[in-house]
Amino acid sequence: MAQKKQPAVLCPQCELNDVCRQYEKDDALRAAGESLGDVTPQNNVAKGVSVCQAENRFEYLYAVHEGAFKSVVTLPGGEERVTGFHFAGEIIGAEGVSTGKYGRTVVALQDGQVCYFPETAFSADENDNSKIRQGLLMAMSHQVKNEQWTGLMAAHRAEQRVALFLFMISKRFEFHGFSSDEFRLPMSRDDIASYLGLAVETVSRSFQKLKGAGMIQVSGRNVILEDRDALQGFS
Amino acid sequence: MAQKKQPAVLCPQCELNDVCRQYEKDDALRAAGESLGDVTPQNNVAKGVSVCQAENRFEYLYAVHEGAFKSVVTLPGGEERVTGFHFAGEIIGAEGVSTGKYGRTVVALQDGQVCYFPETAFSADENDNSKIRQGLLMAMSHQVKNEQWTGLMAAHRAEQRVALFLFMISKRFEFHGFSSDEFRLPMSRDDIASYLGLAVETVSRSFQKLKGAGMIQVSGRNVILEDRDALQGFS
DNA sequence: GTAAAAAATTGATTAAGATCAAACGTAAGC
DNA sequence: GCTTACGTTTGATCTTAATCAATTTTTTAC
Repeated sequence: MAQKKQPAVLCPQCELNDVCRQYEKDDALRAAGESLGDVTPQNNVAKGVSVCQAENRFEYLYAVHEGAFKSVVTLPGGEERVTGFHFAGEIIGAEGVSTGKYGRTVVALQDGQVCYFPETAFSADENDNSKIRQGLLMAMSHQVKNEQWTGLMAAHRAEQRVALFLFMISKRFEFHGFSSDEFRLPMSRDDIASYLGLAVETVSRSFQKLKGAGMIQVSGRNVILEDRDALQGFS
Repeated sequence: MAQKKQPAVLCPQCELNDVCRQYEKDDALRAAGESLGDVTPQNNVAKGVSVCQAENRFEYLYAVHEGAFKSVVTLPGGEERVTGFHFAGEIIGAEGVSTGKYGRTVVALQDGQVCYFPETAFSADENDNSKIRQGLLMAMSHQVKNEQWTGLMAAHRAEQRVALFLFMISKRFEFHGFSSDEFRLPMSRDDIASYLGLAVETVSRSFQKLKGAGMIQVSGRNVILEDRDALQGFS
């Protein structure tokens, strides 16, 4: 069966738009770009394939054009934990700019597409790439905000975490111009459980409780937010 | 009694060093700087005073020169939650660059000092501030990494969270050149509990268990890490 | 389209952490 | 220096979520 496609971000809405569009349109910047390496738009990544590996040398910053991705880290004890999600219009590998290596392994949840931005584009060289850096700053700041959401997931009660999770997803979809009150979750219950630090069974039961309370409709991965404000107030 | 001072970051070690030092030394950049507004170094902030308020318009990005700060968010339900800490050499307000407003209220845990970087320094104007932006990119990327740490705090077990918390603190102190295996925690048990999503009593008990296991020594806020690797492996 | 595999839900029991309550230690104020 | 207030630790009970186990649903493969 055909994999249902996740929404793709329109290039004009992408925070890194300037970098890509200028590259394609502006010959001067394109020339400068050549010396920086390529900014390659829209490369396919098949479901389950990783974009980058934790601890590997940072070579590219990525932007999600289409699809959904998860960040995974392997803890010293061997346990794997999902630490975040990346949707269309968001960046992957931001921590690498300062550390020089990827901090997370990032895996495609469905077939998708990512754009590449070479490390040289934001290293301390003498080229003036202020346009590029401006776009990167925006994307980076946005990423900080997303990571801050994640921090809130350490809420006390399980239902609160799940409610907050759905609210966050909704807000992020909305920001990038996708449906914010009715969507299909790209990740498994296992991924959600790992991300929230809960058992799968607890996640499942929390979904049912939120459903029972009339806040959401759920059928497998399909979710409709009946009352997003209530969801937020509850979390 | 005199408040025990938190270590101050030496300006040459600050990721925003270029911005400040160039400002002070390089006349050309200084001239450019004037048109951007001031980069004001080392302003005092008294214990309990807030650097910025959530939802307020983003005017300055801050860098911690000395002291320790906590980020606080008020949830819709009214509950206050600590979402992060900021130590010497780290930035405050990174999310504001993209959102235009502060996402967290940031409060001084002790008397400290912060440096100001005006919003105009990284807005999309025609001035070439690539040096400034380079420094900001680094600091921002670093902030992403710190926020990613926070995300991991949704660990399953309470002792793991506390162990991971201490490990994180240690790593961050080490990065900025401070003592990494023996330090005084600048935040209360309440703050830690809120940050980790645990009850104060559970935090206290976790400390005692880690002590009993020989991983740490604790006396109030004074902590010695006996075996940091074990702490990491455990978390 | 059907079979097999994986994912998700539901139920019963156990364990972990929250809550309630009180005592102790440290730090601030007089 | 003494008193008071706040922060921290310790104890007992109760609630919540993890675990163990089985079933149902959805997805994948042939």
